[in-house]
Amino acid sequence: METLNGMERTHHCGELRKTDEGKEVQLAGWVSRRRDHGGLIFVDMRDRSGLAQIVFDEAAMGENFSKAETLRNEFVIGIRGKVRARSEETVNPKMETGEIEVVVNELRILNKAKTPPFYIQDGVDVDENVRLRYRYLDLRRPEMQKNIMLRHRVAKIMRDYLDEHGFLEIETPMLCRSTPEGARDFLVPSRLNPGQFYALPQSPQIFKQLLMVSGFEKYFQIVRCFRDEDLRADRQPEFTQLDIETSFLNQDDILNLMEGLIKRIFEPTLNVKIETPFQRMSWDEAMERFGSDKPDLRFGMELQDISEFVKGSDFKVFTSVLENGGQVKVIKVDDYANIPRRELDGLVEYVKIYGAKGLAWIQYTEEGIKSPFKKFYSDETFEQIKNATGAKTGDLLLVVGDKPAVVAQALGELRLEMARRRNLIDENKLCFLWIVDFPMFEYVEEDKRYKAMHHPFTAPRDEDVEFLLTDPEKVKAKAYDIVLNGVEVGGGSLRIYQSDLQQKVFKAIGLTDEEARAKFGFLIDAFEYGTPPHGGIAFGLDRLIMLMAKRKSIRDVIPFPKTQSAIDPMSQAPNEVDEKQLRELYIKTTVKKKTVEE
RNA sequence: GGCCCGGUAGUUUAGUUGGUUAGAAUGCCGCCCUGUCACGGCGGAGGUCGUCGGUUCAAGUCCGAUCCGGGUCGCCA
Repeated sequence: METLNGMERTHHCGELRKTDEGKEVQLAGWVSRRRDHGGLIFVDMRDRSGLAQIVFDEAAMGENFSKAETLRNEFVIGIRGKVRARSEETVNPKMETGEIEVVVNELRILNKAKTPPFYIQDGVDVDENVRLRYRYLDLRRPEMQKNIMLRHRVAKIMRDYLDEHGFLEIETPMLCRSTPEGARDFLVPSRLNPGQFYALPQSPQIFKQLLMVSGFEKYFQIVRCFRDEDLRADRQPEFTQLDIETSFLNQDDILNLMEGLIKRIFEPTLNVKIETPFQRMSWDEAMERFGSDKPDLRFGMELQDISEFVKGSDFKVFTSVLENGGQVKVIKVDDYANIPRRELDGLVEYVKIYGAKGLAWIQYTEEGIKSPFKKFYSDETFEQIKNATGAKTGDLLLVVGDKPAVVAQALGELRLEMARRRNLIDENKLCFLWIVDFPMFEYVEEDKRYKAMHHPFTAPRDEDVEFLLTDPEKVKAKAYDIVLNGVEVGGGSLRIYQSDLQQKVFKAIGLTDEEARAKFGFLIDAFEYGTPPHGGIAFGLDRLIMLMAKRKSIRDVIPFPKTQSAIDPMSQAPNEVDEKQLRELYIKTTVKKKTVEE
């Protein structure tokens, strides 16, 4: 095997251009593809910058040529050669370096490679298990390299921007106290404290607030967070947040600052123009119009209320819903009145996933109105609905009647599904949106009590404080989420910094002073020593990069992710540990669990 | 925990109402080839059809269980 001794890389493959013609260059990288023509061999050579074609010519190389014949895909090579402009017929417009090639006069084979289990190229459709088992090869694919490099660039911009605005990057502990609120914790047994456990942080929430008490004023951290819940395309057990906290700023200050950050991130990396300020919409309005607290504004198809037209009829489904505080709402699907019956039946099943008991419809066709509840209403009523919803002949209305929360979820999801089916989503649009004025509490039927929707340190709006204990449902929080194309990419709030207000909120969610002190005692103590008004936000870095890279899963922007069953097929984590380790941790029982398939 | 889709050469896959030797593409190996860029030509190797059990004269195909992957509901303050 050979070394690079005396051969220093002068260029990267992907950066060579016609202006480099005539230059003597030295490259290092991998064999991406070879095309052997006998006395002439073309190799696409790859490094992290991209590809360049290198040429081995037997006539020019003589006996050294035979070495080039042994090259195979993914061999690691170093070459010395001369950049040559390609003749007009041989230019490859599909390659960025397609106007040139490098004629090799010295080849060093630095390492051989086994045949990879899948192609090292973009757009491969390989089983997730295989990709992750050979993640180091999957990451060698140009599109994955691009994603990881984008991730680096975004993190760099975040640090630069926040540094310029006076923020300090401060680390917080990974071994924390477990708090039962929120998601399930990952636990770490403490060897030195038998029977006791640390929790990995779900977020640095409490520590960043303590840093405000300490007077650092502006904190940020690009930090790993852990939640032991089921996985999804956009959820991993460990994920990365840009975590931010500030003192003495109001909500608008924070939102403006973050809009500046987004602009700074997106414009140079995606070469787009981001208009600020972003639209701000109350939670109530979002639920009303889109049935979602993270609406995708790339298309319309808003929810519309037709309760007033269908009330008081003999149609029991709607009347009983309306009498019990429910509502009847529709979405309008343009030019789809001729939807196949089979598809309608499918949509009925679709909304059932989201808790709706059923789905009705009105088809305004050329031949007249078709609807399962046609006989219960007059033609005038259908005409009124048509006018009110702005429907025209040829349009389809999909109707759900139920409790407001069910209507919102069912129609909100149906809206997204119909937009996908009707191809209404412009993938190139970037629709940012702030959702503000979240409800402070939500009622949990199971526990018969109110629960903080965000977290219990979120401040209520000043004008709602008086209702905290009398009418909690009325109270809105100083909380905000940032939504991009229907995905929640960040969220935060202003915090409570006065003990009397904090006590009221604890009381509202049914926590006694003793319970609150037991759970958050150190924070409550700290707040008594001069706490500034403060607030912050956290961005899901993985989701943000996923959207920027136009991927469907955050796995594609995380170097070493887990599968849906939270397994790493490459390192075979998690694994069983030996008895001695367990004894040291005072863990006695071992459960034989399924192991990763070979 | 529930529901849906999938698992067949290294990879991506076809495989009909159960029926002879499981077919293709690509990759791989060998030989040939001086302008290819998804190079081409000729030849070759490569499969416990995820696993276990059942039905049957006969199972890739039907049934049950189970494992794995993906999506999703619940869950994720």
